[in-house]
Amino acid sequence: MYRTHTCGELRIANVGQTVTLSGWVQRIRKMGGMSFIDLRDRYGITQLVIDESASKEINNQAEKLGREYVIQIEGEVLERQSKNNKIDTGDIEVRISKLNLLNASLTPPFTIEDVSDGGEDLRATYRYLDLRRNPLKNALILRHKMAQETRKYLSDNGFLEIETPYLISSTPEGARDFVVPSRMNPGQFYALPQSPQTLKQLLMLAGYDKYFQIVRCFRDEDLRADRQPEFTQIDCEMSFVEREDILQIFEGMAKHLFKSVLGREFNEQFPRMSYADAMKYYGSDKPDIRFDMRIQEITDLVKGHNFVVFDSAEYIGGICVKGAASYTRKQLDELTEWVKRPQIGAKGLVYARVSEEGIKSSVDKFYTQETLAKVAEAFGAEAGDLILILSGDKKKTVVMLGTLRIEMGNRMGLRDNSVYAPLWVYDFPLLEWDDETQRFYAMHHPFTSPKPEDMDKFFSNAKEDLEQVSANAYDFVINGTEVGGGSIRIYNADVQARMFEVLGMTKEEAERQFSFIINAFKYGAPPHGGLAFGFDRFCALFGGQETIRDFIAFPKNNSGRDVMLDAPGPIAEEQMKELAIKSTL
RNA sequence: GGUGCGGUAGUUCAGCUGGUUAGAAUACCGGCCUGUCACGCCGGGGGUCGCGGGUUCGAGUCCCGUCCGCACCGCCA
Repeated sequence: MYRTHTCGELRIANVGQTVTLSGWVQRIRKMGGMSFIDLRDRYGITQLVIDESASKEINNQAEKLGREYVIQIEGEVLERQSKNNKIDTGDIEVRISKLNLLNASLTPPFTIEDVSDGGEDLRATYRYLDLRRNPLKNALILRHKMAQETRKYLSDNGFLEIETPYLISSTPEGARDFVVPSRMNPGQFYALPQSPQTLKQLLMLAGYDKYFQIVRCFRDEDLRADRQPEFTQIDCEMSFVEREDILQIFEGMAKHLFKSVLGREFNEQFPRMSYADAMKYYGSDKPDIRFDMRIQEITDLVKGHNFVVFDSAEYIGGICVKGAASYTRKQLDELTEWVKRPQIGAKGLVYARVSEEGIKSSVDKFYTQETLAKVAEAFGAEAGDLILILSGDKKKTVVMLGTLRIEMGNRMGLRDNSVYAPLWVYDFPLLEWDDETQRFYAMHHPFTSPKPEDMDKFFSNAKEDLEQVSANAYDFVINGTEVGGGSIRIYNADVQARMFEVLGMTKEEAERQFSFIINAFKYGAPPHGGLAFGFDRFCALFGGQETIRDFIAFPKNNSGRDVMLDAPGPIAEEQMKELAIKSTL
């Protein structure tokens, strides 16, 4: 038997017992006549002691130990002379009577401590060592709890967990597909699912009216801190439901997770906001509503006062930063440079400091105190506030203001990771026009239903009508992060065919790529809808982190590489031949 | 595809306007230490300054190219 207890288990009540422990050597402290060894496993750290009573053999063996050696020991549990209240096992220690070296270890390339000295790249290369550290261990434990509680809630609510295939067919809409060559069908390829979207809809058609799956999805697009090429979704779908039914059941799921995993209660209904309001007031379709600082349009107030920048602008708007009037000229200049970076793309920044004495702005020569006072009033600004104004093309400027708002929220310390502000956003446009390709794209995906009241417009051929069609879609947002999204689906074959037509597909193209679902809809498809949560993001958010990497055991780096496996890599000429792929070497 | 920041000891970093033998901390190795728990004290080893080219009497430092990492924009229905 390798162990009678784990390294996180022993307490004062165990004093006097003889126990066997196995684990990794975290650290050795030699004090001359005696030594302490911190023995670590997944459950914690137990201090081992070697004192004057130890045999020569044990002393000799202990002499050879190093960091990360794997050992098994037997010994008596003792009450410590000097206790350590920082760890759960801090009241006791184990005096070694037998020591068995199970395996030696090289010196690790970085320290395996809560705060490691290793950089990201190095730790990624030795991911199996990094995973020994508490922060990563706790992240994976959190993820496990999230998955368990998700299954519990959905299962208790009548959902069936059903698996769908990973080897499916490629479709041109949406993200780039990862493809897998088929040996038995030379020259042909499977695609890995970007999501099990159509498959879960077919499960609805088959009568499995409440489905879920915690499922891997694949998208061959560039990575971000919160985007991996393979990621996990809590994928859900229900039949005979309207939007409200879905919001209710999944708001319930989010509340269950908040409570069971974080111990937080949300008694009120989550706030809801239309896409139009989200863009207007927050410059984003995923507003962070932990803080207010809403965008205010002031076009009518300031246009026509001979300030050419504003007079030539379609839109003028800004945000009011509470208590930031103390910003120095230097800070404002720096902020101006910040908004002018290509990532934001603003031409400049107008500011106004509000004080008891009046308003001091960067455009004082164009505006009277009276006008400026009206502007301040529009923002609800008080003495001590700072107003930041951008102008230009309406659509772009609002988004820039949204980015500036988030930045100011960060700078003013308003984005506290221990605060959670959930939000539903709905009534998205169904379609987006792309000038470059001169066609519409589905904003969500091509299976999203138009809102019933917009069905006439959807069948209209006028571009203006189509632009105005609302989607019966909704996103779930927490703290400015899109955590989930879904929609009521199209379940009528004619409407689905019309969607493919609007997206510029010929009947033949639609038939070739989507015949399975168009045909299926002819066999009694129930009304249905659903949503999917980004599981990795959900976990990261609960763990108070921006990056999802730490919540995935073996993630990819910024370039989509697994630096531990050194994947992707070339394959052997033999394999290429089998797959009928011509070598590029 | 683009923008920004970075690449110097095992590791994390410092290294100014170019100038002797490239430093610190930590890790590692050796010695001392009987209550440590970030133990302490003494000593030691450890460098292709990412790579290639250029400017110069002289390059870690300046210039060009390139590779790699991180963040972001594009992209992600």
